[in-house]
Amino acid sequence: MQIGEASRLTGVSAKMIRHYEAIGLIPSADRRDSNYRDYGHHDIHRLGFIRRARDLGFSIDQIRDLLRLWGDTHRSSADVKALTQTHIAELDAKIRLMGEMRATLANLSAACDGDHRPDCPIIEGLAGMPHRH
Amino acid sequence: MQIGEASRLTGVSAKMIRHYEAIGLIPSADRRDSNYRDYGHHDIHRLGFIRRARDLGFSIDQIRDLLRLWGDTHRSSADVKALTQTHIAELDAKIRLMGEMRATLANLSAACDGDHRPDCPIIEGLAGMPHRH
DNA sequence: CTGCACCTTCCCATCATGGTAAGGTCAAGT
DNA sequence: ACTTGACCTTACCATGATGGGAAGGTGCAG
Repeated sequence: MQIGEASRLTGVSAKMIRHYEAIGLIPSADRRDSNYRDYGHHDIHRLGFIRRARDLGFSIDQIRDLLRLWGDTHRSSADVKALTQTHIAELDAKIRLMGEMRATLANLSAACDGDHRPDCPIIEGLAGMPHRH
Repeated sequence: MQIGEASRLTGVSAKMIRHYEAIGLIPSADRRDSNYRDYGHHDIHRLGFIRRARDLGFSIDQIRDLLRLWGDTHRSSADVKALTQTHIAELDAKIRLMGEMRATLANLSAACDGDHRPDCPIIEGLAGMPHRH
């Protein structure tokens, strides 16, 4: 099948399929006489795997590792679990950071009347809040 | 003062100070005879404002708006509050998305023995989890 | 006068993705 | 046979926020 159908089936844009080929995440696709790329269900399966890993927030490099582990019948499940735990820890760190930002903003916002007058604790906070490095 | 000291005082890298000038977030700095940029405490104040807004996750475009509101004595605090609420909503959306990823990953991970054997629900999930959407 | 810290501009890289331009391929309709 | 339109190809540029590095100028202290 052509790249467009592969894209429709997997939810990965044609643009990204070509990109994944360029960076070696997937092997070079077969070509028809027309020079069009040609995909089979093995390729679809691999792209689906990548798509789901992306949806779960894995980076390209992590997906590269996951694909290697997927194809390695002698891997231990501990390897996969370790990679996943690392990613969970990364997510936790980001979630925590954004939660702190949110809390600070909510505090400032709650102190702001939000009316027609110019006085605003949010702007004042930004203008003079002490550093915490 | 030179850009290095401005950087030290504000926690904004010299690289980024030049960048903010290039994109018009701050006015072009005065120059000494040496062509070195020269900063005063007004500039330091503005850079500190930017730094704190960045730390709270505001985008450059949002900071541009905040700086305009900061300088506008006739603004209403409602304008500032609205911008802040928009940003809080964006943060909430990201936090929720990452929380969903985290929960899915935690479920897969909990089902994985994490031992020497190759069987792994995480890999199996990625290889065949049905699409949702 | 030399060394060193600092500054300047310019270009390139990241990460994942999209846009666009210029052109080739193919099947269906006239 | 010819046109139309959908599809494909490569190649280049853009995003946002930041860093790296090269090549060269400035200024001060030893």
